Amino acid sequence: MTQNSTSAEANTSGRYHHGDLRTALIDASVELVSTAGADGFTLKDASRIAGVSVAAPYRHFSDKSELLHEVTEVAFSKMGSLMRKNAAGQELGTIESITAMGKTYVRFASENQQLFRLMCENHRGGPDVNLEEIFKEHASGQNGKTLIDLLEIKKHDINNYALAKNAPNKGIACFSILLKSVATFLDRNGIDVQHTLKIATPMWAIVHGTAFLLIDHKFQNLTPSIDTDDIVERATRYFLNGLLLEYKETGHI
Amino acid sequence: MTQNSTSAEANTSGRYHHGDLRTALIDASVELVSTAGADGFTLKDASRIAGVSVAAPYRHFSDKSELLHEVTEVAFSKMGSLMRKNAAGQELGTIESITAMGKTYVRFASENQQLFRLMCENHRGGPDVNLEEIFKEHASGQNGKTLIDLLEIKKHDINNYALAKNAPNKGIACFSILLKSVATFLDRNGIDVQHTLKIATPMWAIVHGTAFLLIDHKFQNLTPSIDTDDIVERATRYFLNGLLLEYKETGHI
DNA sequence: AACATATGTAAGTCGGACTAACATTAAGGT
DNA sequence: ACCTTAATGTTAGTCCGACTTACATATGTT
Repeated sequence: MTQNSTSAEANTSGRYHHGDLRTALIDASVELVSTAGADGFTLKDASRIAGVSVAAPYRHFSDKSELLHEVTEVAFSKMGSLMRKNAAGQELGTIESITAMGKTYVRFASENQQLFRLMCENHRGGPDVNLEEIFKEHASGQNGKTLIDLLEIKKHDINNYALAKNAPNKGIACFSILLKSVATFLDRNGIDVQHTLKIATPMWAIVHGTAFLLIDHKFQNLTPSIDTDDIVERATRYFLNGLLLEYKETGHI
Repeated sequence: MTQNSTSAEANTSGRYHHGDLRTALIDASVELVSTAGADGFTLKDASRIAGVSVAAPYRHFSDKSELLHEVTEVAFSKMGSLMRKNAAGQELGTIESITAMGKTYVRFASENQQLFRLMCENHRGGPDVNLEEIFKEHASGQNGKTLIDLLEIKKHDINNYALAKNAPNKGIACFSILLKSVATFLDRNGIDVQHTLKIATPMWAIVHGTAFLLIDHKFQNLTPSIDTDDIVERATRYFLNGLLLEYKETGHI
């Protein structure tokens, strides 16, 4: 066959037009960023791999950062499916499931260091996530939907948004998984779900910090050696138990 | 006076030799990195500010990254003195003092975003911090020194090391402040200080994650809006209370 | 077939890191 | 004072990579 076997491959057939250069460039860039990092990444390398001249990418991306943004979206999709797969096998809202989610986050960062860095730095303003509004809607109870229903709807809105032109941030889809999990945890323990964000953000900080300290080698010279799974497990468990204790004693958050 | 008023200023006097170009370049670079970030930083700009040609820096630094490493050291010193000043006004080893330290960490990151990024990325292997060894020495009790004495000695060693040729990392000096604080907390609550590192690293992760999520604008589109002081306070309090609870119930860490 | 549009190339500009050859100054020994 | 030497600066380049302009080729609509 004279056609490329997949549309995203390099232009090896000698044809003047590539066929799907845009996809080929994104694929090549994901690989290049993964190994060399966003700093070491050059359009020249991506062009060479795709088998086109260095000027060709500018027919598909306004500049280098546009291409890197596409790489970011791919990375967030990758992380999102990992987290959804992980969440699917768990009973929602338990300390164990939340811990497992955190470990998944850190493991993704560890196994995709350069992509993870890019995901964090390369932030573009995303859709608003207005928990206040969504929980008010739930509290009113007029639509008969459960909390989880509403979160699913919200998630759906987010996904739609993410498919729109210049989709800014699939990262929110990952965050919504954590939100749902924390909301369920609070609900199970009789705590007002209004406080979801107040609890979810510190938990995010725990795994995010662990991930960055790990990939920036900050644990490298410490003895006894550091186990990041232990950090996530310990921090999550202490944090949630401390929360429950304080709620039991004071009756509020 | 024909001399520069400080040795680190730009070479405005028209003299062929600058006087203290090395220091002038570091000073200029700290400013430039602070505003434009390490990515936006150019040797050209630094040279222009110092009033010398673009080739001059190579008489003092082997390359750009050497100069950036000096900037990193300055940044760590800055953060270290902030944390020491903060710790000086506190009773060591209380939840309040540990919380205050965390807030200082996040505030520094927020007010020195680009420097903080550089400090984290620009890691070079530092001196080993062998807590196992130091706590064994303390447990043997043969030298009659208190735990805090030993940590002070260790800190002194670290500082000496940091003054040596190619001093790799003043960051460890910051970390040692946290270590001492956590060790004191554990000791006060009857917990074996052997576990200091197991407790200190998750606490570091909490503030480190909070700092990065903040400066990477990950809290930007959330409602209700996020207060990072509240995150640090809440996470620290829940974490330490959860730890104490579990220790009380199980008798071990 | 003719045209418009999409997608590619070639050849150049520009900025910034780095280098080689040369110039100036500071410091110290005689 | 004078000469030598090392330290520290300059000039004028190279190299690399992002980006642009003008031109070439393919595609698909009529």
